[in-house]
Amino acid sequence: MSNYYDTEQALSDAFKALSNPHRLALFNRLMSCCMPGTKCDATVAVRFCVGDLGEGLNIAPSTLSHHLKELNRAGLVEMERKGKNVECWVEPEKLKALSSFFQPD
Amino acid sequence: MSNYYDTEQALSDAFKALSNPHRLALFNRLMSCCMPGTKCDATVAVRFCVGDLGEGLNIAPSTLSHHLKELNRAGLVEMERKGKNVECWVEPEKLKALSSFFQPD
DNA sequence: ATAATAGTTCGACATGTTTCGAATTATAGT
DNA sequence: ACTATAATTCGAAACATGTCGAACTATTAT
Repeated sequence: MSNYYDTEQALSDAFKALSNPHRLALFNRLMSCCMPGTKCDATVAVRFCVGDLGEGLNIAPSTLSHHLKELNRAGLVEMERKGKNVECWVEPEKLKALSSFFQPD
Repeated sequence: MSNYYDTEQALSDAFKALSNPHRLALFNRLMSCCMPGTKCDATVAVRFCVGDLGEGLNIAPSTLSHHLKELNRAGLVEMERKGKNVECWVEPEKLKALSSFFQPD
């Protein structure tokens, strides 16, 4: 029922994860699957593997891994091994939950 | 035009400000002026003075002052001296801007 | 089996953050 | 002028974070 981030601790953990410019860029890349200005209706989230997500960020693989782990621990990003790669995605309900913290539906 | 937080830097600064449990509590107190579950229509934001905002948080005045300053520097909270007190409030447009980062209107 | 590719874990170091108390400024009342 | 209340600034201590390279694990292909 989109009640993630219902405690203050869970919320501040989510914001902490987004407080780093590199992590925000990673999250943003996973989040923005639609054309700018349009409302995203995707029911299936876009997936990127770890390596592709870090493209252009100029950080070491170990640092990239660390950041994704933080986003995952904060409940913002899902991760799943797929062969040699690990795929990452954002559940649309999480976006809804965070959005409605600032403006209840 | 609700285009605050348009750069990644401004956004991550805002999230950093909300990443601390004490600051999130302060922001939340300023933010929630309406009954739970209802949509907030207030055109004039609620105001609290610094001291009242810190009530029940068990932090030193200097720490409280520091946190409010951070929220202000991140563009989340407005502050204005009013006699002996300093009043704090949240501009409703800021909430809208943050909300629409996660879910564009 | 060996090698190649994709990610993760670990330890270390530099940098930032949280917090406090003491000293300081701002304002209002006596 | 003096005092009381409200809030800020400063410096210091403890703790957390961001980053890297080296070593490691997982998976696939030869």
